[in-house]
Amino acid sequence: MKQHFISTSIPYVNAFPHLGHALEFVQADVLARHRRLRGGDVFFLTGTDENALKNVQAAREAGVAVPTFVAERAEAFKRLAAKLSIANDEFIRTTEKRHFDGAQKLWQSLDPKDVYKKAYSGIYCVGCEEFKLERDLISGFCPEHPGKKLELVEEENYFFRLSRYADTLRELITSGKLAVIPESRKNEALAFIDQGLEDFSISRSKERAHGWGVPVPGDESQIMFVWVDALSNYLNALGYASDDARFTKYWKEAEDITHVIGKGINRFHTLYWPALLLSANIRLPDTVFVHGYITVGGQKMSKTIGNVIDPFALIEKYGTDALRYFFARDLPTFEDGDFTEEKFIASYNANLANGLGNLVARVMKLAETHLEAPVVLGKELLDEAERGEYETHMKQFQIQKAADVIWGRLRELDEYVTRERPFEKVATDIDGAKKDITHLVQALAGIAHMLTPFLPETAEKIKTAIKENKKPETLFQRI
RNA sequence: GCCGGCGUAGCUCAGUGGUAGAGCGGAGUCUUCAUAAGGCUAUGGUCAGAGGUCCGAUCCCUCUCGCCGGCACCA
Repeated sequence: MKQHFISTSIPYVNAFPHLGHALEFVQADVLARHRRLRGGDVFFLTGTDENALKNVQAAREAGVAVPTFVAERAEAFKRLAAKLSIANDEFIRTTEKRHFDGAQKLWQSLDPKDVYKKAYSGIYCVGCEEFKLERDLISGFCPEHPGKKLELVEEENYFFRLSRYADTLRELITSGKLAVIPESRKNEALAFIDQGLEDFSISRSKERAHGWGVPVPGDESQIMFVWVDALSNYLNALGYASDDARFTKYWKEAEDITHVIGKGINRFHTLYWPALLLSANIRLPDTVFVHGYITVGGQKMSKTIGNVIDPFALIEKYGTDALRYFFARDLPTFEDGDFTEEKFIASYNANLANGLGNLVARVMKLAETHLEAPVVLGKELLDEAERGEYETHMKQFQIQKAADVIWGRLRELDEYVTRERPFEKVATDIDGAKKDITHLVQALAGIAHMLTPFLPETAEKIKTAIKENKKPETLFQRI
């Protein structure tokens, strides 16, 4: 069996999950479920990034101990995954021991030539607790903390010789050995390289990190830069630290490794991460799938604007598959997409209630009434349903286009019913009518099969209805 | 500022060097198996603007206007 590794990125837990996190979960889940459907042995990973300094700051603001704070948020992300029917195999938290061990092992595996200590000096904002760049300042002050005096801080950090990997990375990305999808993100990554790759800091002082994070092996005064430890989560969940058999199976020997990420962290996954792996002589991922962000009524989702959409509320109101449908079909797979509840409802009614739900009802009612026994389905039939355009799109990560194929089939079946009129034929030509209905049920089974990665619960309901030769309960109630 | 992209029917978007396409919404119509669902038809666009290349441009080139994205720690 062919092994695949698929991951989501691991979100910061400084806030509760929003609609964007849900989108990424679902996209990765669609890919994972599709590969399983095709017989692949998939390890699907998600988790949380808990070592970021932002988490420490957020916890302090909330007046809660940091471990308690991050645990609470991690739970929320786990709950979201469950609510969205995400079929992940593991959920890794970067505060777990296996992660610390793995992050440190990765550090120690880096080519010693690539790690060096250097004094770094910069303008430090005590309010933000981060270094600022000259160009980010507004008349000499931090935009977030206008009154606060900025300090010139100098300290020694470890650096990673990223510059050394520029040519190798360019070659990997250009050739597609490291596929960055879509093309525009690939070009962006190449542009980063062309602009010149500078070595980057991979640690910070323990004080500055408030002692929160993964200690640098052999140097107690330093904490690993959060991105270095965070990226290693992909390895650590598989037991990289303990050289687990799973690590060999799903990473080293995997046929395919895919990271699903948001556009904001393209650079880390297409440049920093491969470079670190190259340095540590570890097998590279094959594909980085980069999605866009969700806007709300054309505006960026933000706490300040107060338009952050809570995925839990939507699921509660409309159901898991309704939201999964929206992500897969109504949002462009790689570009930014817009959410409004009006559009969501319009699409729900048109495509789930009237489109899918109604077709299942009309076909299964005909079957229930006129067929004595459930329609027998061969495996070939289901495989057949998956070939062609649908499969082509799925292989190219074109989630929306693959979903379009399914809804095109639904339309064809509605046309078929209208054209052949089996409901009328039953009176004059019962055999012909039965043939039509059988055909419809078989086609429906094919649709259910294709639907499995997208709307797993609904697909299951349709399969059950076919197996029992019974019209199911209303799948999607009109709103 | 630099780099890149986009501007096509009311909305979301495909598309091609040879007199424009889909889905949704709206209109009309047929139908009743179905979740007042479904089918069909018509309507709907000087393909942002100007100039150029060409027998011919929405598609290639130049410029203008407008919008958006990336530019080192944001899903």
